[in-house]
Amino acid sequence: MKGLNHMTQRAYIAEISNYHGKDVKIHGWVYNKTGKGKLLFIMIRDGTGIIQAVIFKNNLKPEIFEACQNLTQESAIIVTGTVSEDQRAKGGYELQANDVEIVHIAEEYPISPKEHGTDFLMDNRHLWLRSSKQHAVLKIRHEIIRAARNYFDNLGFTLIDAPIFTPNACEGTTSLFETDYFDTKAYLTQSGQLYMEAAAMAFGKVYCFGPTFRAEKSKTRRHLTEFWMIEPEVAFCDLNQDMDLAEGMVEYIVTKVLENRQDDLEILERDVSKLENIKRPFPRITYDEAVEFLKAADADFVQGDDFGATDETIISEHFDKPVMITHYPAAVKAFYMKKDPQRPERALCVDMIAPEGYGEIIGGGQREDDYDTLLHDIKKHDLPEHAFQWYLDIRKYGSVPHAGFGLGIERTVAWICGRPHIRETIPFPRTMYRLNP
RNA sequence: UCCGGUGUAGCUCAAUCGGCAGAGCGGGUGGCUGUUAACCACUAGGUUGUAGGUUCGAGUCCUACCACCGGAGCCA
Repeated sequence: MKGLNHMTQRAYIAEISNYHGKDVKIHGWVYNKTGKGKLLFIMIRDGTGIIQAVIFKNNLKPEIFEACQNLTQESAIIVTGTVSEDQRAKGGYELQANDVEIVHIAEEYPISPKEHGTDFLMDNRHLWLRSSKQHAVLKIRHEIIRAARNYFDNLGFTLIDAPIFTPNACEGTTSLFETDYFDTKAYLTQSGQLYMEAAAMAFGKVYCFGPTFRAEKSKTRRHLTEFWMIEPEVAFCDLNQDMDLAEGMVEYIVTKVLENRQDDLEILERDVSKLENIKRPFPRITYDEAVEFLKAADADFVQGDDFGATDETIISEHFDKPVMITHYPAAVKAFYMKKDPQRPERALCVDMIAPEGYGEIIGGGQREDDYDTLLHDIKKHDLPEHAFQWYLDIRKYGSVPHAGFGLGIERTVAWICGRPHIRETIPFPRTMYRLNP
């Protein structure tokens, strides 16, 4: 018996249907346990799925059965048994156990199968990751990141990593995290964009993917102090081509999630029909057209301002796809935005607003490529000219029209997963009031 | 930073007009061969966020502080 078990092949739960009728070993943790005297049901999760092991007293050594009765939630075990099909089991398959090796008996687990508050769960984030919904969200996050990178890789983009430590504010508008850097100060980056502009002139099509930091004291469901962005930048590219790239990427990401993470969307009870709708072309409207929606809705909005969260929701409710809004007043946008030659008070920029009230997921546009204009804008924004000398250099040596955008990963995950709060879309969220765990 | 809200058992919550500190889950013990957040019986578990104050008496009322939640601004 022992000898046979030793030969038994290790299997992962996700591929259990390939082992119908065969003996396998499952390495995992006790998700839940129930039973009826001489019969125990142990739900085992192994990171790829959950399966029920049927522990019948007569099929195991007495001391092993007794040990199984004392298993606690999240204890680590290796179960050997025969894979069988059974309608009564969740997932359709179960494991008829003939041996159980106990790797570790877990102490009383803080997260019970009942309801918990968010603060408690976030204090136990290192354990909460094991719960099925959190697991599903992070599997989808992985799929989104993989899809975004594949999209650019397939189009011949080069991944260029931007620095995390920066000497100055990239945009000069929002506050930055300051840190000691030997005998000077450094700041944690809030965007890799400026570096991507330099890289685009070297490689043509580039993107970066990394963490960004904002020291804003924002306390909303859409904000984190540390979040991840994917930022493409393309030389010889105008605003319209930039929007083509953006909608192509979002369509590709949604398609891949629907293709590969069907089970996880189901665990999250996501309305998949809303995602199946996300096909090119996406609607493209101007700032002025968006303002008309707000006027019609009698929104509390000041002409010339940027849109607030409720404004974005009102606008997005007119569409069942992400909507791209262009030509904002240049005054509310960053200094590097190129002005519309037809209307110099407007910027050649684009924001993409996700459907269902999930807000802005993309911000981007065409960059100012004229040296004198850019220098003027830097001075106008009271930015230190010397710190931007290298950035200005890009406009001195073969300057070309170029454009790019930044996609916020966590907001995209929140939208695709249908999660109400962004903090569940990153493994270990950093907010104004949370630095632990 | 501003506005609003919440803090009671390990967790989720109740406690009427200011009058004995409660339940479910989780834990422990026992029972059960088809459970799906099992069920049944028994059992342990409390500085009511902190510090003051009012009162014969405070979980409940007052003041300050702390923690967290939601929203605004800003943004992805």
